[in-house]
Amino acid sequence: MTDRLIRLMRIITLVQAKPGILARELAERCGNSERTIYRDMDALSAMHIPITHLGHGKGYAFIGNFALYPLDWSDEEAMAFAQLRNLMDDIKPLLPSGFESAYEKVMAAEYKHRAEKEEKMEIVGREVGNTWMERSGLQPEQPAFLIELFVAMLKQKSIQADYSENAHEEKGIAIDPYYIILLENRFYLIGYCQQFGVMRTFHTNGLSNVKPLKYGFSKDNFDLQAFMKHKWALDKDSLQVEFKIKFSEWSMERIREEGLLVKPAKVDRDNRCYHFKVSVDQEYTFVRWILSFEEEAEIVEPSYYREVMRHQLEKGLSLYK
DNA sequence: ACTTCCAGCGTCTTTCATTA
DNA sequence: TAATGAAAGACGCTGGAAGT
Repeated sequence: MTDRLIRLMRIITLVQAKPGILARELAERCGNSERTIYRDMDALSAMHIPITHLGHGKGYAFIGNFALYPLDWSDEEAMAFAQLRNLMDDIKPLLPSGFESAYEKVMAAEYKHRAEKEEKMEIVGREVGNTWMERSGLQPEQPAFLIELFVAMLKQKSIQADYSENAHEEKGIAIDPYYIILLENRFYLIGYCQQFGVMRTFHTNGLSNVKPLKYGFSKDNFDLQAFMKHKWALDKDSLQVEFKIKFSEWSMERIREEGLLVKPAKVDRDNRCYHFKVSVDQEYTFVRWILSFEEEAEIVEPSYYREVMRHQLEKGLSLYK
C-alpha cells in the first residue's frame, strides 16, 4: 500500500517535471510495467488529481497550474505537520479556503519524499508555509515571534522588525511578509522591504523585535517560483563565490532535459563548464548539489572547494574501508 | 496508446490453538 | 481472560498476452 502511494506521488512529480511524459517512461522510472501506470492513472483521476493525457503519443500533463513541491523536513517537523490535523478545527477561521485539500497534498508529497530522500532545494509554498509556521512556532528552538510572523503573513499585514546580518544591523525596518521558506533546515522570510523598495530575503534568525503593523499589503503578481528560480543565493548583499563546474556529457544531457535549479552566470559549452555565483552561506547546499552528480560533475574552481569536496568524499569512503 | 482478461504472488484478515 | 502465534483463506496488486 505504501509502495503504491509512493509510486503515485512519484508519478505526480514526474508529470509535473516533464509534461508530456509517456506511460512507457513513467513505467521505467517507477520500475513497474505500463499496465500498472495505467491503473495508477485511473487511481489518480479518482482522487481528482488533475492529470490528463494529451492524446496519442503526447503523454500526460497537468491541467492548469497544479503543482506540488517536495519537502525536506526533519522527522520532528514531519511529525509536527502531521499533528496539525488535530489543531485544524481550532484555527479554522484563520485558514484560507482550499487549505484542507492543500494539506492533504502536502502530506502525500511528504510520503513520496521520505521514500526518495532526494536532496533538492525545497520550497514550502504559501498555504503550506502558513500552516507550517503555525506549528513550528510551538517548537522550543524556534524564536517565539515566528507565530507573529505567520499570522502577519496570513493576514497580509506588514511588520516592523530589527534585522542583523554579518554584523550589519538595521533598526525598525518595515517588511511585507510574503512567504516563509525552508532551505537546508533554515528559515527565510521573503518579503518586500519598504525602506529599500525591493524584495529581500531575511534569515529568520537575524530578525528581532518583530511587531505587527496596522496596515496591510498586497502581493500583486509576485511569483515565488520565478523568484526562487533565479536565486541560488538568497542574500543579495552577502559575499559571493564563483564556482566553475565541469560536467560530463551525460550530466550535460540531464541538465538540458531537467533544467537547472541554479542559474549559471556563464556557460562554456565547448568545455562543458558552467560558472555559478553562489553566496557564501549557501555554499554547502551548492556543494551538496554538485555531490549529487557523483562522478558526473567536477568542481574546477575554486581550489578551496575542491578540498571541501575531497574531504566530503573521504568522509563517506571511510565508512566502507 | 490503451483495455480486457487471467494467473501468480504477496499481504491482510480471520479463525483457532496455545500460553501466561 | 487477554495476548500471542500459526494456519488457512480472502483479497488486491501486478505483469504478460492478446485485443481494440
